[in-house]
Amino acid sequence: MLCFAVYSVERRFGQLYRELLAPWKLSYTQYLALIALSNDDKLTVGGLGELLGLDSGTLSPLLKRLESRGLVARTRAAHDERVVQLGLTDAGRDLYAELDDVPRCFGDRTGLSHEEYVQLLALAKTLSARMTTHKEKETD
Amino acid sequence: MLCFAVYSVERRFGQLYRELLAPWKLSYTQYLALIALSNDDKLTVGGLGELLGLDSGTLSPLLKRLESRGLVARTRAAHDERVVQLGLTDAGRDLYAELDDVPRCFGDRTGLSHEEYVQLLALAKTLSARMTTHKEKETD
DNA sequence: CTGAATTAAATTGTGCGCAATCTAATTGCG
DNA sequence: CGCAATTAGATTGCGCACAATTTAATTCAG
Repeated sequence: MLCFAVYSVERRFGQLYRELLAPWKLSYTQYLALIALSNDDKLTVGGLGELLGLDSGTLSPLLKRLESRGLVARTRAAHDERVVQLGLTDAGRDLYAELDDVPRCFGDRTGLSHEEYVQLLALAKTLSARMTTHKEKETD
Repeated sequence: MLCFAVYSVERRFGQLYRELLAPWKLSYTQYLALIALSNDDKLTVGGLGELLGLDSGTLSPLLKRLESRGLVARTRAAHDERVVQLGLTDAGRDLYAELDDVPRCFGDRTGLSHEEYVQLLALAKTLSARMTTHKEKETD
């Protein structure tokens, strides 16, 4: 019941983002990647994956699609040819600048009060942190 | 930020269900379908889709997979050959009976207090109801 | 009754999410 | 140095989510 409610909300969010991002033909995950890259222009595929909790199986094709649209640059790092350095192109930065209304539109459309927003954000962050697979880093 | 938190929680939930349901090789959505069918043995594809908010593009292949495993029966309705009547087979009911621990396991693993649970459920239900596309029924 | 709309499912195509596997570069131990 | 482990990323394969199209059955207007 709880799980279904969360599952439903997540899909509504996804549908709303699909609608909001449709003019730019971006998926929600692509949007997340652009946000991450606009905040840190020195991310690698691995670093981005750690931020978003996604692996190369998801990110590699996604990033290649963004690269093929000229929005993202992928270059092998000189010091370690295994590593792929990511960055926004000028076109990517321009497109990202056009998206600055999206978060506000999203907020408006959810119709959440400030109180509800804060509650939900707190619960969600707590939960996802608590449930994070601890296999990942094991910094013991 | 909120959307990302919800997106992350939903994926954690999905990962937890994948783990819990792995012994039966069921996906979360398949599990939802079994729950729905065990509660109402007279569902059609459309009726199930309305319950879960999914369309035939998702449900048709999913139900065929469950049918091929002998868990679900699909029969064209006599009164209207367009309609597919769904139901659990005996094997489906047996398998469903084995799953009765899953919700409790899930609850335990989220580590939510009763208060948090109630809060989150209320917020999620409110949100998904509020955001439900009103194109669907338009019972005006 | 007949042909146009409507309806229920199925199908097709795209992208995400993830497990498993593969490739190539790097590290590290002898 | 030389070769076995490790590491970063890419690839493959499967299932879900969803838009768009298709198929076939039913309904309805004339």
